[in-house]
Amino acid sequence: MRIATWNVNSIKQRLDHLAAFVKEAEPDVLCLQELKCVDEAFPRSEIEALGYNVHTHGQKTYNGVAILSKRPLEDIRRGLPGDDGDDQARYLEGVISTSSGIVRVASIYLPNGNPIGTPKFDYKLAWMDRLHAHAQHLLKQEEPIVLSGDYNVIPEPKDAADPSAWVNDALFQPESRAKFRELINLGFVDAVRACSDAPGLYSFWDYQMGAFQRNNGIRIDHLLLSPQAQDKLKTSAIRRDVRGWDKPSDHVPVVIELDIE
DNA sequence: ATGTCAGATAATATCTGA
Repeated sequence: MRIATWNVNSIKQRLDHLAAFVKEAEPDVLCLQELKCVDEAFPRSEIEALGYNVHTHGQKTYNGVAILSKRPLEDIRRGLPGDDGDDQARYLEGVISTSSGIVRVASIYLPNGNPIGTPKFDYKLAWMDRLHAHAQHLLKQEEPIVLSGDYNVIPEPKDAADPSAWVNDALFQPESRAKFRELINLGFVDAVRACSDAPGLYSFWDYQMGAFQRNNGIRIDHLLLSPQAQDKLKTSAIRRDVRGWDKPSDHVPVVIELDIE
């Protein structure tokens, strides 16, 4: 089973790229972030025509996440528990059943949190606490779980081409990184890092100042695997080439292969 | 600090968020 995550930065602007990517990569499951549209405006029929079941948790203008799956998605959860007053569409979860078992998949758009020292950063940290609590709950089921998405966290200095440029950014704050580590320490593994310790693996390049041309990137899109999913991990890959397509998202897809039929 | 995008509102620009 192939599972991918991709922050598309507007699904309407990226529909052609999405079609090209799925035809080429043929993911069984594709988690999307930053749809920037409400459920009613999501290009559902176009994506169903590509062979996917479509589940969305959309929002006007901002945020919005989706899970596209060749197989049906069940036990669907929209929104992260822990704050009934949070109306930002940043979390969608479901279960896919196969002949060789199940896998629980989440599509996550973790808050950016900039600028630091404002309520936006507090919201990011509180959201990470809620994700931690929910992940802890999920782990008790002892299932293969893949928490996929744009975490807006640079885990380590080697995950940035120029770490010094990010020291005042919410994505690289000690608090953000510590909470990401605490999530990992529950028992998850970062799928890309399970396959490679190499520096220079990035999933995002800013649109500004020719960041991609200068390879001034960061790695912030992650797939975290529960122990039962780790056991089935075969490969992981970052589709850097997609950033070179015409009118790209600022993020590229990250793809893993699990030994599940 | 920002040379870029995308969406919304108002308007043929300006703002917000990333």
